[in-house]
Amino acid sequence: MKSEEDDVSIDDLKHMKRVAWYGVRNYQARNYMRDDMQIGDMVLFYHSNGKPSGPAGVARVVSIPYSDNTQFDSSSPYFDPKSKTLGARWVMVDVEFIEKFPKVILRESLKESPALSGLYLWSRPRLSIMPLTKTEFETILSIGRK
DNA sequence: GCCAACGTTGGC
DNA sequence: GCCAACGTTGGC
Repeated sequence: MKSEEDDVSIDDLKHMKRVAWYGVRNYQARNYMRDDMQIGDMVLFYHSNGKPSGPAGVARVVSIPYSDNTQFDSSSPYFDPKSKTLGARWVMVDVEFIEKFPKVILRESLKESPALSGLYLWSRPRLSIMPLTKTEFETILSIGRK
């Protein structure tokens, strides 16, 4: 799951313990949250627009999907005038902090690993939420914990 | 701050 | 349903 470092960073998550993943306004990213996430699923927390950008730590899904009410708030940057209260268009899940890597993993480090050549990160660069295989997740985790 | 990639919108 | 115009993402 990608978050802009300036918006919610891994340190912010660590401090708050648990955050609602508001603001997803892309259908495919939403579908992954809505249809594929289960409570207890592990998450790589990725800093986008970071210095540098890359996986910064680990979180865990701790809620089922529910309505992201920033879509109904006309003062929010995530307001969506086309969304209706019944059958809300945009949903979110809550995630909790698990760990922070000693250093953000560099994208070039990810590229060096043959096991990570199939990451959606390469083929779908603008997708903010993407699935990982168990192997991919564990490979990245082992790089991050070095 | 630039800009390539790409998702969305809306006229037809 | 096509596709041009437009807006956004996100690495650099």
